[in-house]
Amino acid sequence: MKLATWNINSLTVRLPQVLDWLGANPVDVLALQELKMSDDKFPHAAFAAAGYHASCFGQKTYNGVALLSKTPADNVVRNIPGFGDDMARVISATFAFGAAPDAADNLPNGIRVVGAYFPNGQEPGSDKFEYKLAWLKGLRSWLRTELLVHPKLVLMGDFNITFDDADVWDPEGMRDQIHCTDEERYELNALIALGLHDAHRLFPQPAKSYSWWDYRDFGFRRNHGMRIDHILVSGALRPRVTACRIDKTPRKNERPSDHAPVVVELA
DNA sequence: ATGACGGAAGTTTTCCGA
Repeated sequence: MKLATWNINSLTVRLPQVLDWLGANPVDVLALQELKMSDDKFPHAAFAAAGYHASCFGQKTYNGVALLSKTPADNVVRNIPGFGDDMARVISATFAFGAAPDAADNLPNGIRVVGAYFPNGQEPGSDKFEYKLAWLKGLRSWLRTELLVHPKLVLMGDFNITFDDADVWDPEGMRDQIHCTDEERYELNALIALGLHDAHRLFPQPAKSYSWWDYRDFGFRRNHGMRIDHILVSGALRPRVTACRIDKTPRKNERPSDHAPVVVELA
């Protein structure tokens, strides 16, 4: 079973690249962020023709998330229950895998997938930064309960937060800057403390592995990037994780997204 | 200190992303 997340920075522009990528990487679930598209414009037919079900939570101009999947999505929930938000940032669903309930761990069959586009935050101290911190607390409060209801859970998406210096091409230059502040990293580690695990760090990874590179100043060519797109798996799933990789291939396309997909494999 | 690039809205510049 393969799950992936990709911030595509406009589905209008990137639809052909998403379809190409799915053709070459037929994952079971793909979480998309930054659709920048309202639901009435969502290309359901194109994904159906490619063999994918799609659940979308769009928004005009900014934000917007979706879950593409080979099997139908069950119990789709949009945004964070209990946290009022006028931005479309989260979509969750359960996906059944295999025919029978999972006898090995006596847990219900199926995996709960949460796809999320975390707020950017713009600049520490700004109103957008305060919104980011409030959103993170809202997410954590909700996930604590979700993990009890759905022990087999994956949280993946564009977190807009680095774990530490290893996730940043220029840690000194980015010290205390957005994506790298102590406040943001505290909240990220608080998610980990709920019983989630960073799939990327479960395995040896190439040095200077990043998931986002600035469009400006030849950021990708010079590997001036940050690892801000993450896949976190719950403790019940951790023993099943067999690989996690960042696919830099689509970043080499013409008119690429500034983010690369991250893929996790589960046995 | 500022802008670089790219997308969206929409018409000419401005906002935002990260």
